Amino acid sequence: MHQVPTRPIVIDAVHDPCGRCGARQRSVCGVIDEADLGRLAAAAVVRRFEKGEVFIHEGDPATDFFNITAGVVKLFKLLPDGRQQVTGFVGTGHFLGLAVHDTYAFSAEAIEPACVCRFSRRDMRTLLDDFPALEHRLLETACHELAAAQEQMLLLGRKTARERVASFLLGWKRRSTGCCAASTLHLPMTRADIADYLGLTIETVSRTFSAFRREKLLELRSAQLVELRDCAALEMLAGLISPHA
Amino acid sequence: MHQVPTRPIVIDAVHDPCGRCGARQRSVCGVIDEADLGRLAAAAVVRRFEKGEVFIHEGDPATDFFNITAGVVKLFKLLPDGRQQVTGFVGTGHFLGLAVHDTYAFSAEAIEPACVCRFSRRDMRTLLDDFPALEHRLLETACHELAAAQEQMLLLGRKTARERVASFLLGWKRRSTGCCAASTLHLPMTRADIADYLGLTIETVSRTFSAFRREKLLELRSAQLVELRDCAALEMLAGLISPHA
DNA sequence: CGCACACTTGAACCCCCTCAACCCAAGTGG
DNA sequence: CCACTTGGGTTGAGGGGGTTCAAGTGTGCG
Repeated sequence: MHQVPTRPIVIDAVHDPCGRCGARQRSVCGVIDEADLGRLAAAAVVRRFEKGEVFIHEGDPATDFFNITAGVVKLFKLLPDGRQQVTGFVGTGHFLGLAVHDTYAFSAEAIEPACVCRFSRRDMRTLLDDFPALEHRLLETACHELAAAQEQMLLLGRKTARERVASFLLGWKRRSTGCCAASTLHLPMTRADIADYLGLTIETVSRTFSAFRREKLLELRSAQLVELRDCAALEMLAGLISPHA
Repeated sequence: MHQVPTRPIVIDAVHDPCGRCGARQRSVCGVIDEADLGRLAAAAVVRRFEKGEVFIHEGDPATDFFNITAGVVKLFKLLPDGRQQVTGFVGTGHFLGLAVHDTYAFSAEAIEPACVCRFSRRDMRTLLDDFPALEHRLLETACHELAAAQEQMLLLGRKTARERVASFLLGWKRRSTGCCAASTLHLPMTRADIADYLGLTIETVSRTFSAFRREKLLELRSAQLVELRDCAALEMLAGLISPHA
């Protein structure tokens, strides 16, 4: 497969898939010059995954790197008895497989139809050697993820259920800019996914949503469509601003 | 200051502090050739911090990078109301300040007398440009930390108090190899630090230690000195091995 | 229509937190 | 030398936030 199956394959796209990639500017690929895009395209294999497909399995040999070009992907870890912790929801432009060990440190599942570019470890190594800017950009990316992970630790270790849900909503709002009107959010993940992300249960997430609705902090257009009505109050709850009073 | 104050300054150390640095091989500095160590040494400023000193403040402008050469440092984040989440205990060889934003994403406090090498952002930038291997090593380091952060998210989001304490003990055992006899651990941090690391309270940590003692999983030589007696059982608890039975 | 699945809501329980007392070792100063 | 203080750690009793268990409510899709 050289192109996303949902689009008609045109000659230019076959010869210059990366140049026409909408995700390029949002991803690490953006640091590669137009002139060198051929190198990138030669190493990339485009794949499409349906909702529910797990395409990275924690513990498997880490043979490939992935770059998400469309859709939203859930990253998670499991305990032997099945308890799940979602470590992140990532979308277009996100680079996966940074775990440098020989095995993947987490699993990845498409929570809606998703497209990814796959690079083999070997090709990636070559690309990194030839384009130092790529490595620089990857380091930058890794640092941002590290900061986000630390923020999530603070959430999981020290915030209450209400604070966690408020933080999640604001975090998701910030990430999914422009996809919807002003403060209306589309949540592609299930309540179970949200619960596993926030270290809560489905019921607690649902109850907290309902409580926020009663308190006029938000409105639930549908289970997946949330309109934030009082972002200031949510930010206060999330611990982003101090109550200074 | 060009040298650790506790040691007599010798000529060689002044001219070649990095070459004599015991932490070099354990840190990112290890990738710099002997011949280039002068470059490294010229950029480094050695500083010593006493127990309790906070030398990185979350939110402050991120002007410097640090490399720990001795001692143990606690990394943490705070909520406006004072709740604290410890994101890690790091020791000799650890590189700090990877947060690429213009402000630090966390605070750092020495929990025992510690020595660090400080590099300015500008010097670091120059070093990275001149030594690609350094950037490569930093990326590697960042990936390891990312994997550790994800593991900690699993702990904070989904493990019970007993599982958290067991995970902590085994994790600390793995990190502090060779410092003590077989399975005797020195815990330089207080119960409060451990609690803030595990998302628990002091009392719960203390009670869990006592419970493990009653169950012959460990012995408490003193509050800071723990001897693990049944690592297999602890590993089972920590979720490292499946009960397969 | 009717099944399946996700979500919501209610009631009871429990693990961990809160509050409080106590222990103990290490100063500190008269 | 001892009285007093201080800080960290332990232990107990009671309470609460979130879980568990269970039932009910949509809602999309064959």
